[in-house]
Amino acid sequence: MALAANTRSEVLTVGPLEILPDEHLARAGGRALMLSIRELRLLTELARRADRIMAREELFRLVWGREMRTGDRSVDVYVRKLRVKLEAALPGWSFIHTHFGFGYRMAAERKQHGNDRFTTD
Amino acid sequence: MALAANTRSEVLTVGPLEILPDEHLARAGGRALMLSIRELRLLTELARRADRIMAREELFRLVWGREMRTGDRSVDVYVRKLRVKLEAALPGWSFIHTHFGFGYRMAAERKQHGNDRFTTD
DNA sequence: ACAACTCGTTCACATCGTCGTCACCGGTCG
DNA sequence: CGACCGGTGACGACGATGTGAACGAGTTGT
Repeated sequence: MALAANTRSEVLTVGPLEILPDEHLARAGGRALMLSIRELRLLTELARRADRIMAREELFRLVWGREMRTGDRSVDVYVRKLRVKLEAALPGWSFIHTHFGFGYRMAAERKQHGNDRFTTD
Repeated sequence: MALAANTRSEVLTVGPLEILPDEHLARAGGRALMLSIRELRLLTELARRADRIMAREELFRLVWGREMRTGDRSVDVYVRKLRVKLEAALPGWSFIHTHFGFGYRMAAERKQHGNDRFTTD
């Protein structure tokens, strides 16, 4: 595998989640997630800016490669698709957090702990 | 263990499946699988890169030794032939996983885990 | 040489996955 | 409370993949 050692093999880690954009693959606990192209790219862009709030428009630009039309709900829909698959793969964790009026933020957080409503690991 | 291409007695193991390219042989539970040349080579190339997604074009290049014409379905057809024989040899396991839009990924996975449509392993 | 067989390739059709969109519902904030 | 904003399930169109079968070339057995 004589790949250039520089930009290849990017690996993004968000808690127990592992994303390998160059492999078109995301893993959780050694298991590969079955994600579509859009889903993986959205997950990748979110993970690249973990802990930061990303506006829908910015996400759309990064993933779809064009400007988002006002009223387009694609990002919301794909966020949901990702949430469903991530929940199936890693029950008890949540990764994509809504910031009302602003957008989404990626961060690995455990669920059902009364004291973590205002903190992130 | 990354094996050099010319290593003698290369043995590939993917779960309960054992592949001996130099012997032109694949085994499952001590029993030899009846595979044709193409089938064995395809299985071998897939197994050499287990857990990684391989594009059809790459597989075709490795197995057929020439460039794949657009629209050529040979890889698909042989993936099916392998799946049928692997299923017959090892019921309850699946090895060749489709990644829509990208290609195939080799990994030993047990079936009938009830409800995990979103992960493999 | 002939028949029977295996293999590789290609085709046509069936089935499935993905994407974008919509409508409706529930939650959030002023 | 009322106006938005986000969550959610469903749908149709399209393209990708699954699948069975036909075909011809090559091989083996007689």
